[in-house]
Amino acid sequence: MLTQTLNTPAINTQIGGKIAPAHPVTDQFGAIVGHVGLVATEFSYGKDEEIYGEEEAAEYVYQVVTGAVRSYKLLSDGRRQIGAFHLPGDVFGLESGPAHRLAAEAIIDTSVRLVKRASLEKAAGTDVQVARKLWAMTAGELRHAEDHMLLLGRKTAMERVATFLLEMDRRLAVAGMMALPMCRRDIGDYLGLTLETVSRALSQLHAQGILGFSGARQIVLRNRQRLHNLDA
Amino acid sequence: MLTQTLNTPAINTQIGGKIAPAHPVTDQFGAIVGHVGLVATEFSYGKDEEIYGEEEAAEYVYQVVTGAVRSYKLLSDGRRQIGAFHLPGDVFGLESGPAHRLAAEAIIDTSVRLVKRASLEKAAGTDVQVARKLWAMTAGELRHAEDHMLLLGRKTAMERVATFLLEMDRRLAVAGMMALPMCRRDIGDYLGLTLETVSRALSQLHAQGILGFSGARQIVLRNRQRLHNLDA
DNA sequence: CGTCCATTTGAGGTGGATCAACCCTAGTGG
DNA sequence: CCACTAGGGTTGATCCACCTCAAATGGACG
Repeated sequence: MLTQTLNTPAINTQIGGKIAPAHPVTDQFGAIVGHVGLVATEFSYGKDEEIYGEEEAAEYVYQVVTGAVRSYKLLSDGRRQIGAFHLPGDVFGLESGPAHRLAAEAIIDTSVRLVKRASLEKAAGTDVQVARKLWAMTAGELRHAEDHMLLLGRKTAMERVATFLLEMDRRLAVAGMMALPMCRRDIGDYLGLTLETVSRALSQLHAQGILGFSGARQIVLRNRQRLHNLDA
Repeated sequence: MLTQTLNTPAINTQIGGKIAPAHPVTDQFGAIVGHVGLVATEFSYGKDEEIYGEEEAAEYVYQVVTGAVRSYKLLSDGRRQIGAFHLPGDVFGLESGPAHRLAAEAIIDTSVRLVKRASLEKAAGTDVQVARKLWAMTAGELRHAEDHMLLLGRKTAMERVATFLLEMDRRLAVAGMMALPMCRRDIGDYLGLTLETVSRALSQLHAQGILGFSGARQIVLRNRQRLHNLDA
């Protein structure tokens, strides 16, 4: 026990192979891996700034701290499909393979926490719980993608907008109100619609009293049940 | 060495915690986990028979031996979105959570190999390589889903059919010809189109000499380059 | 207060859906 | 061996939900 200060590495090794957190910031990255010793870095992106490109090597995994991010694919002529919006707390950019398969951009000024992909891989190789968590996160993305395929392939415009509103309400409503970070075009590219169709659907829901506006992006749902009925 | 026959379990334990395969069939399930000691069972389903339902507990993981399977979601009024077709060699029904999120049906008479989900989980808890493989399989499904979202949200009918043909050509062409196991309605429900639109697109490609038929489901691609050009 | 971009709204066009025959072809039974 | 049948596939005619193009309105910010 007298030599304890010299043995810190050995002591850490005894804790089931895990390394105790060295910095408080590490704990804040709990959404990724629990409390393994990983160094998280903070970084900021301005509105519309690219975070990484499609097919770019996946060097980091990100977590939104504040702001919002869109992940998307482009066709050669510019048509865009947004696969997901990432909001505060969400992890994005996690890949099992070597490269990102969608590009990512900040929708508004955004700050993220990030860890090196390699350090996560290393932790996963040591700690089965970490490996399990990474799998579960990818499976969560897959679940969302499967739900979204149903929306894109089979739902009507009004059903898509209703689904979108309920999703955003669940994910970012505060005190019954949601402040959408994205524009109508982003919503359209997420739902496989044009921005005009999105606008018309929202206007119609407003006229029916199902939602209220205070500014185009501040929406309050006044009747979630009727919105659920409009969703298929 | 004299006691070896009595020590088989101990010897196995020494091999990095892995258990040596007990049956040849185990090796054939290599697509799932490599060569870990898992007992695989064979099973058969008739045409249009359900393999599991949406939201059903995920007790098994499957691999197609012969035949073909469709995974799909339904809306309450019967609209269907097929998320994926599973062909010989493909693994399906793998979940990170407790339940299946899409239903699965045999498209034609189909035989599968299956292992208990619990035994895979157990193996993943012991062997990091197994855990890595499970993650990679889910990530592969996610990649397909992301590509398919782009198709469903942003591609034209002709582009969708071209993408479909190139995918099937890659996955099941033998000697330059492919024998589609699924009907036009299945293709439509996969591509977010009606069966009539699929049929018209195929007829148009036939008229342009890009593909040839020998029976509605026997297709030979005569010009993959032009098909690629039709895909966005 | 003016500029700029996002949003809304309107008018008209169209790609794919819908509705409806018709046509194959594989299987069945006489 | 061949007529009959049923299910899948093709094709045609029409419709309509959503897109496109255009203009007006609104809101945020310098």
